[in-house]
Amino acid sequence: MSTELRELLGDLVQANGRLVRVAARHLAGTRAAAESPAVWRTLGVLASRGPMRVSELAAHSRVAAPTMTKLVATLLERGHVRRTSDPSDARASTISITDDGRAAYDEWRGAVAAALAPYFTDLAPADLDALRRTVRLLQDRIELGESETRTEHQDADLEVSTK
Amino acid sequence: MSTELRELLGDLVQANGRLVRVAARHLAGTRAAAESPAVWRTLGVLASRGPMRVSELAAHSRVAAPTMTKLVATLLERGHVRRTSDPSDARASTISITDDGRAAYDEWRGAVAAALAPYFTDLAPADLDALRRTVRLLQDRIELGESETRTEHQDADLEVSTK
DNA sequence: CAAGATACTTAGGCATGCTAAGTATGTCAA
DNA sequence: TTGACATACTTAGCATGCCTAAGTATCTTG
Repeated sequence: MSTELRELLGDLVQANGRLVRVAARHLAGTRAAAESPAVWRTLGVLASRGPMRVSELAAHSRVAAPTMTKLVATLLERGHVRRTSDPSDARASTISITDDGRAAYDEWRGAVAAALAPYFTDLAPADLDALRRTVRLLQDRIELGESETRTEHQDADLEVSTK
Repeated sequence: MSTELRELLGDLVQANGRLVRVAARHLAGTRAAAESPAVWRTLGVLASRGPMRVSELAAHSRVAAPTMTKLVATLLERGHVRRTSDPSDARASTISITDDGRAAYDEWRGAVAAALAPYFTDLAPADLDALRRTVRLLQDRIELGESETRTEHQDADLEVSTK
């Protein structure tokens, strides 16, 4: 493991922290700020990976299960997600994003982009390339693999048409 | 403003959120987790920019002044920073990082790097380049300029379609 | 020297996260 | 069949992190 990579990762996390704070402060007062980061992270998972159970959602979103329970409750209140009981397991339920949730998520992304864009004007093509490549890299590496969703013993989760 | 840049910024913030969560969960239980992100962000500012007042620290760290007051109180308790009264202004005081604080900060960075490193093995040289370039880019763009310690930033047009 | 500006702190409130400890429900083996 | 254990999720309770509003000192100035 190169020393440089370690340095970079430390710097990356530090820079990320600031970036998030910058966005948060710019968003203050806008509708996008009404909900909070955890909410958007959760909606993002649902938007990109489709409906899933609370436990899976927690794993993908990298929070503890009880935390996700609360987030889901909030999202339900706002009408951003829908909960469907699972016919095959009365303990569980499937959470899916609603059109409203998707719209709110898109709006948030737009607001964040608008807030940060002024800081990234005049990007050299090479910088833009690097940014693009890094974003994809992060997405690839941090994404939760299919196998590690949980104790994976779900037999072929074939589209049960719950929606 | 290219549409692609906006997309990228949205994705970047989203990816960052997950990255931070991944690191947080890996760090759970370690000494590095004893303190929290805001604390490290603050120490990072002090480590890289030197001693400064509470208000400047708040501006650099992108939080409201009262928030920084609390953070400083925490850091003082832990012995990570030192507070010196300003002879020229009895209202203000200067905060500086202690050796202890610097050591703790370095340790945290090491812990974060160690936690995330496994996700970034086998990086293609081009990916490493992109990562390096992006980290520097973020640092440059988000860094608070000497002039703008105070709150005055171009608010751009925004227009977030808040309807 | 009184009025207003500043630097910071105190108060109060909400959101995120966690662990521990439930409550149902499901599974399996005797 | 049934009792023990595993699971899926929820409830409770606690510790930050952050914010706005409202102080409290302490400058600065007309």
